[in-house]
Amino acid sequence: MVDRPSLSKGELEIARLLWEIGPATVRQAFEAVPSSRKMDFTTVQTYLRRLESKGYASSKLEGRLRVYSSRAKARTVIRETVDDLVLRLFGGEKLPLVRHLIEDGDIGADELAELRKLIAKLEKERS
Amino acid sequence: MVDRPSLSKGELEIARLLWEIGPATVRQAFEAVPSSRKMDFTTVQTYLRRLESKGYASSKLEGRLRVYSSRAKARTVIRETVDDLVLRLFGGEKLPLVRHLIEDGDIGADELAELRKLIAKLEKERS
DNA sequence: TTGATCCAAGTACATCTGTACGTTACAACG
DNA sequence: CGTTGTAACGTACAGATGTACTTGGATCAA
Repeated sequence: MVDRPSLSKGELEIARLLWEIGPATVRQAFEAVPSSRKMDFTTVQTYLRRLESKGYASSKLEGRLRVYSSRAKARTVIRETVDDLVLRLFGGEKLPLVRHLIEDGDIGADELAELRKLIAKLEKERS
Repeated sequence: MVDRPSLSKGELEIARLLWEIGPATVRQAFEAVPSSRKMDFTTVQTYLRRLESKGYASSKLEGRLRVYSSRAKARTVIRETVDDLVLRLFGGEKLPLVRHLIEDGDIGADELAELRKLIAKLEKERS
């Protein structure tokens, strides 16, 4: 369990892109940024550099292009990030967050049904 | 809907205390900080000041004590904070976060049961 | 071959964050 | 009244963050 500095909000966005699209050049990452987000090319570049310096990504030159790959598993980073939030916002209790999400988070009917099934499955597995 | 600068992680912790214990002096807030957290008295004071300057709290002097009160509803701040996280970490999809929480978040059996009931209730309400 | 493009890398910089120290001033104690 | 503990308040300050411009080299189209 390497101990890395945690990611800032902006860095998180770019980290997510790397998980989604896999190894990518700055341009590819930049193009994967939702256009609504309007983030400068060089800003993406900076985030990628910072991801690397924090140990969340690695890069290598391929020809004259630098290709960045994620080094940290999405699941791990998500867990760390969510745990931190839960700690600060709910004193460590996860349930209130789940409750918030399904009560105030416009979860649709089909998603609710999906959750119902997921819970049933988990409960079965555990008994 | 006032538009306030968002809260930093540390500020969030203190904002939560204000919701929990209600209006409080710096000392009261300080004493409500979990001892495991080990945060200096004046650090708490700074956070309270910043909460006020960002519009999340108000304060008034009572005698020579300054009493801070939350100005923003917990639910609102939680929604904003969680929405922001969901946006950055899951591209705006809430369900994956819920899934993460119940699959990877050591939710206990009784909590699962509680969720099951909550979902049932919501599904009933909606039909 | 020359100008337009594209990229990596370096640099910039205001603001925010985390964390706290120092100073001043009152209030209660003796 | 002087001493001492507590408060408020101003100030500090390094490092993180968000966001980007600039420079210099490589490449491609004409």
